[in-house]
Amino acid sequence: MFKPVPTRGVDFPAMERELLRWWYEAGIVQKYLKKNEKSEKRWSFLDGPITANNPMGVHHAWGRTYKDFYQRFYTMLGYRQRYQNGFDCQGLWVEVEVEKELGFTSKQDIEAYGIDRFVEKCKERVFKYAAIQTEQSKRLGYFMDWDNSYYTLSDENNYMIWHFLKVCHQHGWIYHGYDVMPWCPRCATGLSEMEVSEGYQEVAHLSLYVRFPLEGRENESLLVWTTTPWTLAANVAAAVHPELTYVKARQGDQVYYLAKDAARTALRGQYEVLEELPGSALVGLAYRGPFDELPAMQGVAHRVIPWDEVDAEEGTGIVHIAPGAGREDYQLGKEFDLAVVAPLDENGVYLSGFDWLTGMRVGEVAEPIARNLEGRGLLYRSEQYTHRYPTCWRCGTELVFRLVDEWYIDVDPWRERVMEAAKTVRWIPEFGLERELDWLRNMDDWMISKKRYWGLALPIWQCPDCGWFDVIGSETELEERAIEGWEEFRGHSPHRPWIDKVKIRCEQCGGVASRIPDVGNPWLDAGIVPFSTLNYRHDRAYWQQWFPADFITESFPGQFRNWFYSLLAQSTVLVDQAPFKTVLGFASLRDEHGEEMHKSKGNAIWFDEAAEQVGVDVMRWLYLRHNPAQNLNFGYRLCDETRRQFLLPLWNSYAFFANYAALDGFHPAQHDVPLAERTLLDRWILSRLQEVVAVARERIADYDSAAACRAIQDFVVEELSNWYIRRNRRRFWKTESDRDKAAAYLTLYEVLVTLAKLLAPFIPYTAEAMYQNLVRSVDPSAPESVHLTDYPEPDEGKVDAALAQDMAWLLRAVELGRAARNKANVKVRQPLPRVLVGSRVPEALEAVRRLHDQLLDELNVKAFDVIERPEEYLTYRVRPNLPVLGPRLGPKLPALQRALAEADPAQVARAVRANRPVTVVVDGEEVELGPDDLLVEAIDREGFAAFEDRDLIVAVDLSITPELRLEGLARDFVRGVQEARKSAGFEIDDTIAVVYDAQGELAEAVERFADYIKNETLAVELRPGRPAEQDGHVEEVRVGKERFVVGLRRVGRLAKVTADGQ
RNA sequence: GGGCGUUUAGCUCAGGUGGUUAGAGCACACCCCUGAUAAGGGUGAGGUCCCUGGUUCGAGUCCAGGAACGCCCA
Repeated sequence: MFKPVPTRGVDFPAMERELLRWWYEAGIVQKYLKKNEKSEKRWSFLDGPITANNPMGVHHAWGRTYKDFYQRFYTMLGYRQRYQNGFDCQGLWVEVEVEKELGFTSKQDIEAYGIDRFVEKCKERVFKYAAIQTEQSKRLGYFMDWDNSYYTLSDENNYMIWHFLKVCHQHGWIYHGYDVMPWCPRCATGLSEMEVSEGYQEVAHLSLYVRFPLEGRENESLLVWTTTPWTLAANVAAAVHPELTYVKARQGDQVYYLAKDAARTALRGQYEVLEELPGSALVGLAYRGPFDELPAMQGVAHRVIPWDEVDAEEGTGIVHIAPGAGREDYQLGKEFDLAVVAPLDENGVYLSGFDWLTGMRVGEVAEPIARNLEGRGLLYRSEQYTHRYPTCWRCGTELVFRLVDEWYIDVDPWRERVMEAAKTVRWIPEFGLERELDWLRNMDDWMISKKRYWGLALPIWQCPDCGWFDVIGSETELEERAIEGWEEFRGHSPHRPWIDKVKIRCEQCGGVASRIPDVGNPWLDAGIVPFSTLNYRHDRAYWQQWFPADFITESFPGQFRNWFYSLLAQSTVLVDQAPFKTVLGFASLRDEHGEEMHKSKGNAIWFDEAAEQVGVDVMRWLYLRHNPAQNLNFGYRLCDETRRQFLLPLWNSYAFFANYAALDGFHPAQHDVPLAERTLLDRWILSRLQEVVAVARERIADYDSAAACRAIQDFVVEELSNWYIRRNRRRFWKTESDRDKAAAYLTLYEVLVTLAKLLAPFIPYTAEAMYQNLVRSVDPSAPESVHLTDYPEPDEGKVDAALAQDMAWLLRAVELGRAARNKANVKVRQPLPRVLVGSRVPEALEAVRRLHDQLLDELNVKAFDVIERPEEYLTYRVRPNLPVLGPRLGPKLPALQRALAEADPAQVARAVRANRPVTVVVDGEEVELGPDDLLVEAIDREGFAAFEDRDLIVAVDLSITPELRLEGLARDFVRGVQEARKSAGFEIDDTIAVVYDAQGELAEAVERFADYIKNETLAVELRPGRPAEQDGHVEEVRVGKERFVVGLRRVGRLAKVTADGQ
């Protein structure tokens, strides 16, 4: 039988933990995974791998809730699925954490430790956090085939990428190139733009104003400003803006060229402007570089070049250009065919060829360079300069720009095709397509290499002698072509350092080719999973069953150029098709003030903490109800609000049923009341239930969980809890007992059981708790878990659209009636003699008339009346019905509006009510208006409190007779006794004896309505008197301005009464 | 500089296909209800629907231009 359900102080997280344990102990998850294994229907979800490097934060839970939700929905619809979770394992982020663990500060530390041991540590870390994330995901209620998760470090994933790269190479798209990129001299690696943008800091640098003496012009120099003195040793050119105005300024015996607007701030002391000239006049001039004596600079010519990006706001308007030490410099170098001097090695140490600088670290040369220049008369002046400068997001080291060689995939040959593939995908929100196309249109060649240790071993073997290279496409190909090292490699995963032992023959010069030491871009790892996890290489039939995926979902920001890109790119190259049909993108999770969450800022919320504090069902509902295109400002206050707004009303509705049913011993199988014999409210709530089920199914199938949530929440809170249950409370009371009570139980039972199933994908724990108590406790033959049931389907036979419409009218009438009472400041406990309802909509009036019992009861009014002749005590406003008249009259409408404003509203109103046409003169022309062309509203009445909306007017008669007044007081008295019952801690079925001490009208009311009071309060005795100790719980109760004292004593319990009335 | 998005109440957000008085939650004030609900309901106050122009009888909604903010790319 049903168990009573507590409504106060429920520990939802504890309940969740208990159900979680049961799900796994009882094998529910296994049964869920196998539920549809024989099904013909298939739904293919592809999981974007989560980085297995840290415990989950609440932002991870957002995406994983979507993933679980849609999979659960399709499971309940009977679709076969793979339920495979994925972990992203390879890449620098893991290396960084392991370096921290080991206290390393440089690549040398790693090499000294041993790449093999280091890589093993990386693997360990990944498996450790994969296990932690698995447990956390389970706690989220995420049902997956956890023993079958994929790991991007797997041999299959890596070899599948080899295959992909081989295909690229066969097309001739893989090449080796150079670029200048941001570089961390500590980590000895390049950084992506993304990484750079995360690490800007305020830094003070020694900035230098340097003389670049012009060739052939004695004592004339360009004046150049730089904040990076170390790059001066690689200077090749100086850039000016061709259209900017420059000046030739004399100070003492020296003449300087610099931008006119910069002269005042750049020059110190008096100066004389000899000449103004455009930048273009300087272009082409040759000058002597600041370090021409260095061996590395031999043969390098320096000249002035034009560049539109130069400005005079900072510095001198002349920019020093070092193509080997700056990104834009490098581009300019290509454009103007400048020499490239690359001064630094990968640790930021000057290479040989730089004389006294050689061997010095980049971070320590600013002062020496300034002194050196000063000694040679080339330094104009120096100053400390504070600016935002990129630093390494991992270690904080200031970045430098460094010329590096990297490996690339040429994207132009397939750029168009991947754009076509993107267009076949359904993007949610729709603008996702535009964002992706924009990226694809503009993307540069794909840089796939990284000079690190832990990651995909790029399968590129290169000959050190002649530069020949080839790409190996599989482990078998490597074995066939290996000329040495295979035995050492055999048995290891294809990672550094083991893979590096294997050598192949150079097909060009016959030498020995080695693998390039670089590892791969991690997005190769994630983008290949539609192939690797679906066994593309070994079981093409299986792959075809599940490819392309029906659905993927990830956070939008970033993924356009990361996962979405790599998925589309690799799949286009391999099979010329998008690997997914629909992508649901969602925005970013912020803290409750809208700030980004950061560990370092202290505003990040870890998943475990949130799960234990608020419970995961609250979070899931919050996520699923949110518009995914909007950032989500997450916080505990929002969680509390969500619980109050939905989960508590749902829980309380469920508890209401369970507690009364338990008390009554109600058993659903022992009763059967045909729908036709149930009350209007019963039929109404069941009808609405079908509509909600239909809407939910439709919205979820369209990947719109938010709309489904809104529909369900409105139904539960407004219609079920605040209307159906509240209106029907008394039908469940123990003192009632008949077929009507059974009908009420059966109806509410059906609604709650359906809701449990409907909500199972959203809030799996609460749904399970409801289901176990509501279904399993009375029907052991039912599926063991709500998650093994089928999703509810709407029953058309229970839909009564007309009744739903009628009830909607009634609800509006109730609201207006409440508003009317409120306006007159008459509380609902005070009965009123009459409510009047009027409407221009005949169906509305008819609906309210039909359901007026509810109106009377709800508003505590004795009689119902229709406003038949409202013109007798109401005034009117008449307005044109614009949607009707607009198309008919067009431009004449404003004139008509003016004409109507001048007409007598009462007269027009009478005509409309009598269904007579009204004639109005518009611009000298007669226009005949029918009743449908006009809207008539009552706007005022005397002696009544009234409220109206567009279609309905509700007025309450405020004449309170002495009899009604006493009845109101009696109800006040009841209310007071009920409060006292509560504070006395009595059970709802305890009978009591009441002693009360009241005066005046109140005393009169109690006498007059004694039977009513006894019935309401389960009092077997009600006598006046001063309550004493032996009268039990004594309490003073306030009723409006009056007070009375009451004593309550428990005398027994209501006899058990069955729902059939025996 | 280019692409995309956002802009509606103090805050967070809803507002197919143009239509009468633009809504909800939170917060605030007042009131009410409670034999399910440490809950809930109602009312009030709070709006140049970012701006300008256009189309239209009528624009939060459609079109054009602009502004601010965010993301991405240069």
